[in-house]
Amino acid sequence: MADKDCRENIIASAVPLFAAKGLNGVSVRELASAAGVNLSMISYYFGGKEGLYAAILTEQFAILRTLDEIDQMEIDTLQKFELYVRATVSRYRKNPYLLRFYTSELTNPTACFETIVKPAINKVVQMLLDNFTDGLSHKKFREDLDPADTVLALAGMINFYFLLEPATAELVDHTPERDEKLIRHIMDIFSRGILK
Amino acid sequence: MADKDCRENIIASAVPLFAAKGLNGVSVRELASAAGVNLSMISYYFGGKEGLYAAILTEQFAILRTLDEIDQMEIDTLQKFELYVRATVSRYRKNPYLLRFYTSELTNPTACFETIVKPAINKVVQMLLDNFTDGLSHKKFREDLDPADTVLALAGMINFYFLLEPATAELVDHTPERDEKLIRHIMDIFSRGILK
DNA sequence: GTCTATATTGCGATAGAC
DNA sequence: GTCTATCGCAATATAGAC
Repeated sequence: MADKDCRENIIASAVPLFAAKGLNGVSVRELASAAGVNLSMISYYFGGKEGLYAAILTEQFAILRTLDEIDQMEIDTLQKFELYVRATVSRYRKNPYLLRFYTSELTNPTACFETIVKPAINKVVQMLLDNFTDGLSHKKFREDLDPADTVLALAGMINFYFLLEPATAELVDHTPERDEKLIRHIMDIFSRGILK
Repeated sequence: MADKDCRENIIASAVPLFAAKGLNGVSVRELASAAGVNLSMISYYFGGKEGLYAAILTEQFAILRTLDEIDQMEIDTLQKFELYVRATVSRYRKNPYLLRFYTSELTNPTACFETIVKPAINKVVQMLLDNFTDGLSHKKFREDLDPADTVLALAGMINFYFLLEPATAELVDHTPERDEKLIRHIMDIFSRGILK
């Protein structure tokens, strides 16, 4: 197998395994077997299991940079919140494993939490806070709102919907076809809740 | 050490370990050492590490029965939603490990997910759905609201706040002193969002 | 009930041949 | 780069003494 093929191949087959079982739940042998390569290849390319895990997390959280584009747009603050929600849904649909890494690290942090995950989360929350402050200075939102509580409420509505999916599949329709309705529903509750 | 003391002692010292590192992240030796007992005691009392984990999960999720009391109260549906939020905050404050087990099982499920965690979550969601339907039949809420999206939005706002705590401690004040303000804030957004 | 000692398995990592 | 073979260690679990 060629250099890059092998490396990418290992990552591609490791992602669902780490996402489903966490760093400690997967063995090097299992990872190698899933990729169809010799187990020594994981040390060769990534310096070990933890190196592979770190490489995957870096890759997963790089997608968060999409949010920079939203941040720099010259649009209404409420529209920016909606774009955040849309981007979040879009990311989770394109990458079904991202949320797992997110919550796995939040709940059972590894060494990657401080270096990769926490900075990524802080960046998103900070962006949302800045946007809220901006809207408040333009007198768009009610003055008695707490900025942190408000943006975490919005983030919670959309993220929790996906987090609960494994438990509520029979009770709630989680198909992508309903995403548009879900987004409008959340933005509807949110805007009625915060607008003057 | 007496029977019950030892058993309870093992559980008490295992809870924070399992909560922080997950089932696979903790060894029997570590558990025994933390409890100050011989490692063979874990097999003796619980039949092994997984048995101890299952016993802990059962205990943790038993607290959810508090919600039955709320369900049977003869009060306004919106008040019931508020009591759910208050009970959730109260549970997380009384038991700082519950949410970890919750999300750890949602993200990296063990054998306990289907038997213990999923039924517990479904029960809560079903209770919220019933309450919403009840309010809708009394024409209290807007008719165009989707029941599932609505109750998951409420649950998401309060649960996500606690889930993000390890990442946003420097950015957001998560002290219990602010809980009352947080609850009123969430209920404020929620009720403006769903009331007619 | 609690200990020591140990059986057994699986782990992550690497040396060295090719 | 990729393989086999293996080292050294830690894992869970239990047998058997007390």
